[in-house]
Amino acid sequence: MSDRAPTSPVSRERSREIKRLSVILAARQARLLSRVDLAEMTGLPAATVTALVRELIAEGYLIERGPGAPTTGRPREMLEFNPRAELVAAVSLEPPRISCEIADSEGAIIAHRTARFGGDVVETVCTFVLDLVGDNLPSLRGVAIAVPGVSTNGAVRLAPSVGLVEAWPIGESVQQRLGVPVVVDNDVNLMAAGECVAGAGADVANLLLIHVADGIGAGLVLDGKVRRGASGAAGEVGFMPVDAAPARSYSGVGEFEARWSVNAITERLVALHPGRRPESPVRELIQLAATSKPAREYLDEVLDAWARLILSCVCVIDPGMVLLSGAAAELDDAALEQIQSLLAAKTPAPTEVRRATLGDQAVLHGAISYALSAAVPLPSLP
Amino acid sequence: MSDRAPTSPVSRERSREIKRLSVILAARQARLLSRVDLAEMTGLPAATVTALVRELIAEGYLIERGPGAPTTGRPREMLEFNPRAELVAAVSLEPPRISCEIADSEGAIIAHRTARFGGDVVETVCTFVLDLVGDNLPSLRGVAIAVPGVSTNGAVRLAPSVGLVEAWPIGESVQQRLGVPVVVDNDVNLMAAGECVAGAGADVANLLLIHVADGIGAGLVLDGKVRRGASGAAGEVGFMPVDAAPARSYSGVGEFEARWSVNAITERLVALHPGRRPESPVRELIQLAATSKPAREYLDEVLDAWARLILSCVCVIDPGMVLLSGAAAELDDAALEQIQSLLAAKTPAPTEVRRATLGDQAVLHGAISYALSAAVPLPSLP
DNA sequence: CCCACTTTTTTCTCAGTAGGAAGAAACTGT
DNA sequence: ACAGTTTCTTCCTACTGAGAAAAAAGTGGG
Repeated sequence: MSDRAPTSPVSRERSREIKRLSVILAARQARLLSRVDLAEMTGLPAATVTALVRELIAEGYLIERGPGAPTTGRPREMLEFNPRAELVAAVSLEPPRISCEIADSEGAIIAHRTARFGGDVVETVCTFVLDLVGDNLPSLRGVAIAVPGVSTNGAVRLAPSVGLVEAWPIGESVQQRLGVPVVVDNDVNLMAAGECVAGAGADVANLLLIHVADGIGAGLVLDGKVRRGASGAAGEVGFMPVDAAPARSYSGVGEFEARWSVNAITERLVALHPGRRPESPVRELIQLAATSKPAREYLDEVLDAWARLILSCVCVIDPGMVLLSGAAAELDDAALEQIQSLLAAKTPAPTEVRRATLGDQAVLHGAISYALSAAVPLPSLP
Repeated sequence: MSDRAPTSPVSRERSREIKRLSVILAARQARLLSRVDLAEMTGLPAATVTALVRELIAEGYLIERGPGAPTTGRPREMLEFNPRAELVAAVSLEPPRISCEIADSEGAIIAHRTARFGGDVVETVCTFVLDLVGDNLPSLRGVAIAVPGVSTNGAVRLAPSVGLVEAWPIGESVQQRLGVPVVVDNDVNLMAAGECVAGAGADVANLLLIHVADGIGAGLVLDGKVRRGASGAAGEVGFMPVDAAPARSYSGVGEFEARWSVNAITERLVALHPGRRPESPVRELIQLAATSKPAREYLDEVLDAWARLILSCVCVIDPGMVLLSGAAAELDDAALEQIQSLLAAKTPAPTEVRRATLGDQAVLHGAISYALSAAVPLPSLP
C-alpha cells in the first residue's frame, strides 16, 4: 500500500471519507446523540452534518430515536448508533482447534463456532466466517485472527511450542477471499488491545499487559495503538534474562518463563504439596501460602520475580499502567499489593498494577478494535 | 490544544496546510526536484503544484535552479529546497551551563553561544535565541530545549543528580515569549531522534539508543517518533534491576547504572591499574584487556551486562536496531561483535547493534527534527 | 534551418463543495 | 395564542480540486 503512487491528500474522495469517519467515530463513542452534538464533536458545520446523518441513517449506521430531554427551543432528535451496522469476525487459531465469533462493534456475539481443523486453514477460516455471518455479510467490516505466536505482516511465524508452519500469509489469502480487511496478530497483543478499549485499561492510552500461562508474554499499547516491534516480537518478555540461568541457545522457551510460568509454578507446587496437579496453580499457591512456610517463601519468590519483570518493562517504556492477565490475574489483593510495593520502591515512574478484567473476552474485544481500525485505513498525512 | 472545540477536519484552511506541508516535506527530503517530481511524490495534480510552488518560491522555501538533465521534451525546471528558510534553535541546559545553537533544517550551524547561567532560565533562553537569530527571526520555526532529566509536557522534572527544581514549565514560558513552538525533552531522547533522522539509524523507523555516561539512559523511537512513556520516564534503563543488588529505595541512581556506568567502570579501572583516572575509561579498559587477564575478565563482565540490558529491552519492544552512544560508542569492532554474539544467542528477534555516529551533533539533529515536527502540528485525523 | 515529436509547465474551465446565512420546524413559557 | 429559543434543513455562493487544453522549451532528424 505504501509503495503505491500517492493520491492527492486533499481529494474529494478522501474528504468524504474523513467526514464520514468523523461522524461514525463520534456516534460510536457517544452511542446516543443529536446532530448538534455531532457538529460540536466533529467540528463540521450543521449543514454538512445533516447531509451525512441522512446518508448514515439510510445505511443503517444511525437510528432516529425521538426527541431528547425537554429544554427551551426545538427539541433535539436523538440518534442512536447501531452497532449491528458493523460486524466483525474474531477467529482464534489454537492448533488443532479453531474458533470463530461474529460480534457487533459493541462486542455482542451474534454467532460462534468451535471445531478442530487439520486441512487448509485459509479455507476453514473463510468457510466459518461466511457460514456464521450469513445474510449479514454486507455488514461485515473486517476479520481479526488471533494466533499464539509471533506474526509479521499477516504471515504467522509461530512459537515452536505450538508447531504450525512458518511464513504463512493467511491474512492476505483470507482478505482476498472475503473482500474485507483481515488482520492477524498474537493473542496477547489482542488481549492488550481488548483491555485497552473495553477492559481494565479503558481509561488510559498506554498500558502493558502481562499474560502468564504456559508461557509468559506481554502486549504493549502506546497512544492507544498496539506495538509489535520490528519483527513482531515486542512483548516476548518470557525471554528476559535471568541472572542465574545457564547459558543456552534459542530454543523457543525463554529463560524467564522457564522459571516463572504456570508450568514451572505447577512443578514446584507438586514438589511442595504432593498430589494432583492443580487446575489453578497460582490460586492454589496463594491458599497454601497461608499455612505453609515453604509455600509462603516460594510465593514471595514468584511475586518478586514478576515484580522485577514488571520493573524491567517499566524502565524501558514507562507505560504508567500494567495489567496482569491469565494466571497472574488470579493474584489476590494482598499479592497485588505486594507487587505494587516491590515496584514502588524501585520504579523510576509511578506505575499502577491492575488485574485484567475481560478474561476470555479480551481477545474478542481486541479483535473488534483491530478490525474496525483496519476497516477504514485512512493513509497517514504527511 | 486537544481540549479545544474541534475545527472541521476538511476546512479550506486545513486543506491548504496539508498541501503546503506535503510539498515542503517532499522538497526537504529530495533537496533538488522538479514540479513533475513534486506531483508524483505528493499525489497533487500539476495545476495545484504550480500554484504552491509559486507561493513557496515567493516565501524563500524553494529556489529555481535552471534546467534539469537534457531529455526529450520540455526540460524540467529544477527547484532547490532552501534549508535557510527554516531555522531552529537548539538549546542545551546542563546547569550551570547553557548553550544555544541556531541551525538551518539541514543542520548547518549559523550561530552559537555557551555561557553560565544562574538567573532566570526562561529569560536567559529567550535572550540567547533572540540575539543569535537576529534578523532571521521570521525564519525561526521552533525551539528545542535539551535537559538531562525527565520532562513531561514541557515541565522539567530533573534527575536529582543535576539538582534543578521540579515542575518547571519552561517550554510554555519560552513559547509565549518567542511566539514559536517550543519542545523540551531529555537529551538522550533528542540523541535518539537525531540518530534516527541523520545518523546511524537514518534507514530505520524503529530504534533504541543506549547512552552510557555518568548514568545510563535510553531513547526509544517507534514508527519514526520518540516515545517518552506515560510520565516521560521511558528509557530510564539505568534502573533495570540487577539480581545481586541490595534492596534500597529510590535514590535517583539506578541499580544497573550504579554498577555499569562510566563512573563504576572508572572506579574498577583505577583498582585494576592504579594511576590517574582516564578520560575515556571504556577505551582504556579495552586497551588494558589486551595485556591484562583481570582487565579482560572485567571487560567480559561489562559486555555481558550491557548485552543483557540490551536483551531485556529487545524482549519488551523489539526495536530491530540498537545504537550505542556515549562511552558505549567507544567499543571497538571486537567488543561490538561480542555483544552482537551474546545477543544473537538469546534474542527472540533479530537485532542489529551499531555505534551511534553523530556524537555531539546528535542532540542538534534531534532538536531540528523535533522543532520542525512541532512547527506545523496538524491535528490528528479521527 | 525547419519541423515533428515529446515532455513540462501554465492556463482554462467547471462540477462539486464547505460552510455561512436564512428559513422552517418544534418546542416552552407566559 | 404568541413570542422566544433552539434545532434542523434549505439556500446560496465564493472557492476549489483536478481534468483538459494550450503554451513553452527542448531534442533529433531531414
